[in-house]
Amino acid sequence: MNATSGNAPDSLLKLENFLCFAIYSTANAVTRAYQPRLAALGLTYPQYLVMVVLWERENQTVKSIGDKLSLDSGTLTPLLKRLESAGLITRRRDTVDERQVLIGLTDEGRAMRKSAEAIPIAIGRAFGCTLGEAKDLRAELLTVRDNLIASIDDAK
Amino acid sequence: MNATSGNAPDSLLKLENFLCFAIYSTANAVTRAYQPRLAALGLTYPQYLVMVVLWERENQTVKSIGDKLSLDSGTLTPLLKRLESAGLITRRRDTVDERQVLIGLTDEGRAMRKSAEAIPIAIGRAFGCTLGEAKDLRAELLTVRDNLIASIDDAK
DNA sequence: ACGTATTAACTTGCATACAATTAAATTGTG
DNA sequence: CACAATTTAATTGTATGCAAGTTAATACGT
Repeated sequence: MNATSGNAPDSLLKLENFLCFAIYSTANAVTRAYQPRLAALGLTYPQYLVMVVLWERENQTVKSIGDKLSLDSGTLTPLLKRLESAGLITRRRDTVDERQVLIGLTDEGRAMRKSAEAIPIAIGRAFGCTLGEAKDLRAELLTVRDNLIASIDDAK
Repeated sequence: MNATSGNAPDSLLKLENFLCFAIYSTANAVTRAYQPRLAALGLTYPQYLVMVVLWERENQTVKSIGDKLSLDSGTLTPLLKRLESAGLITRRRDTVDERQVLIGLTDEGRAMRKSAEAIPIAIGRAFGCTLGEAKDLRAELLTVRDNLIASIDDAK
């Protein structure tokens, strides 16, 4: 915090100063924190996110799910095939636009929502912050995320 | 934000309310934002983090690097072997305690630091926030992360 | 000293992420 | 209408993350 430290070029190359590392290691911790609770449902964390998206609205295209989660078909296609094998979702070509694949829920997938409702509460406790703090932090992160994405797009 | 919405059980299962998803998708965006700059050095983002740790201090054990990055040897061992193949680091058994493997830098790995110094500046711009905002956000994230890790440990 | 517990790194298996490419369907344009 | 450009998924290849199990070395308790 002194005036000179900001001038040292190597002070920027320190792990403890990296916002990116705070984001990276927190994201890894999130996945590990979810794992024991999601294992009871037989889901991984990204699979859980896809289910959340589908519980909000059924019959979305792979593209639509990918836009919401910022994931491409290279990640989603195999993940969705696994959810289909698990009997939670359905995949069918859109008859109107055959480029698209519509993802729906099976009865089992729809029913899982009930068991999943306890998870956000438990995870919220694990975060150890108030709802207000969580909301602020979420908003700040989404701003940073969208700035990053814009900078990637600018470079193209 | 009204009084009744908090009572609706499904309001907790919405992606747009998830702090965890903000963390998750921002972390993915961080990796994508770093990728073009790190590609010039032939590094991935986790490899870059390992190099940063080694630029701070040479000859650390795999365990020491793992503690700093919150990664285990299952992730680090193959990553370190790739850095070794790339000619950036050295791996040798500690003669005093043969369980440990000491990771050092080659001349090439040490020299790469110079080229890497421009990266935090460019990424800092891409985040689109002030140094002060970044610092606050980092601190809040690390608190959340440590809370999450503590809750995982408690469950054991 | 001796047997047990612990520790460090490695290995295996599985599931992401993502860049790059491909294939098929649709859109846009002259 | 013809045909190039675009869009959507799927595929391929590489590199993580991490749980679980293995191996070798060291620390510990009696």
